[in-house]
Amino acid sequence: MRQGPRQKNLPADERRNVTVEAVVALAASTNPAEITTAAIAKQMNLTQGALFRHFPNKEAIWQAVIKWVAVRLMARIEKAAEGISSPLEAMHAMFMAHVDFVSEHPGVPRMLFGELQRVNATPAKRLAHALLHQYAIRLNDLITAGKACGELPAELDSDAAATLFVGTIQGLVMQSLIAGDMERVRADAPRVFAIYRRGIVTAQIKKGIG
Amino acid sequence: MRQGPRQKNLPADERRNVTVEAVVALAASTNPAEITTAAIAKQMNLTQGALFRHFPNKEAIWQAVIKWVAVRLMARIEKAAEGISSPLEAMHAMFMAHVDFVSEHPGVPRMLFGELQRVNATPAKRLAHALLHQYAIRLNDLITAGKACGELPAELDSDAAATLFVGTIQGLVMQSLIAGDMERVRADAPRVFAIYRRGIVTAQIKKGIG
DNA sequence: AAAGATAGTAATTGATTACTATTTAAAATC
DNA sequence: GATTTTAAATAGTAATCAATTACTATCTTT
Repeated sequence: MRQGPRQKNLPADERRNVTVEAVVALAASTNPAEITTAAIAKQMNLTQGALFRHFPNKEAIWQAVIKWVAVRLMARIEKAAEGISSPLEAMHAMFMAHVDFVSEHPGVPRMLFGELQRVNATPAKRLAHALLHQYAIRLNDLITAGKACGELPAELDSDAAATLFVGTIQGLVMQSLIAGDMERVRADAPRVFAIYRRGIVTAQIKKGIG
Repeated sequence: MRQGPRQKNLPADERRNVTVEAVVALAASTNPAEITTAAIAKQMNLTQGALFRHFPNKEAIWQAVIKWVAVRLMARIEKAAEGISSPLEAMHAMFMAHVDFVSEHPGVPRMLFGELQRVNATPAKRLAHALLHQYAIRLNDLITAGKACGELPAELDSDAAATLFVGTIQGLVMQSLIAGDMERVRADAPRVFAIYRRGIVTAQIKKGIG
């Protein structure tokens, strides 16, 4: 972390982008709840006060960061599923794309977790909320399509399946937070998804299968 | 703001217990990261400084809280599985007991989440770590037993199954954080567990099932 | 009931926080 | 090249935090 030579002035919108990236980078190695404006400024070789030339307050910075996450994550997921005709394979691709994104940006899940824990609905929390909502809708569409084409059993509980899809990723992320190694998620992901896949593919067992 | 009638002095160990319970109660409606010693003191009708007569610092309070959680949660889970001969049914009982515990103490998962997000291994984080480790061991034992008695396929990836078990609960909790309604976890739990169950019960599909 | 021990209060500490007013430097425009 | 506009540095502010202090109230023991 060097302080480096004098930094050139950046145009306002570019400086805002740099700020967001600085926060994402910081969150990879810092508890997001403890990221101060001073730490953000230091990360980008700027004085703390200068941040408030570009953002009205700290909350606005978080808002911009969550928006950055939402746009990138959804784009990545959409692209991964693109052109895959099988809904089940599309879900698989989405899962892996999500995991990839998270291991590239380990700070992201931590920020989302932290944001969702907030009591009062801050703008940033609302954005995080909207992101997960959009995600759930996308999943439900795929599950519906999977039922239509016979890949998934009609009796499958769609909401529960969508919840578990996200929960599966969260479980992986939590494991990596514990291990302190976000790369591990990549290795474990296929194995965990395999179980999830069997869970949604297998038809409801009626009774007395033994 | 008067805090009501004069409070009796409590013996030190009892006061520590009251403190822990105050934190657990507070965490149900407050972002744990924002729980101040003043807030804790107010919750229990005490002055802020008095807390430090019983704990050397704030970290020690968190330590005591996580310990409280670990003891109660593991006891609850063990009791739930007690006397159930079928490993699969024991896992089911553990799952529901965990969900019950969490919906009784909505602050608990929030505190664990927050603690695990910490970068440096604080004593409290280490305790949370140990709790999940113990949990994973317990699960692995059950899974091994399940394989032995033929309830689970021998090819099942035990580690992945354990990860997904915890992840499933985390997914439910996350949904409730979003919905702001921890009671809902109870209703969704059986539906989500049904999918998980099929995932681990079903034998590996070899190839070309379509 | 006296005395020692324990628990709690009220006020204050230094450090840290988000945020701001003023000054200086750089870049863009004429 | 001078002027205007924008960005960043400097140097603050008030508020809040955990922790400490000097003191007082309460409990326990004899």
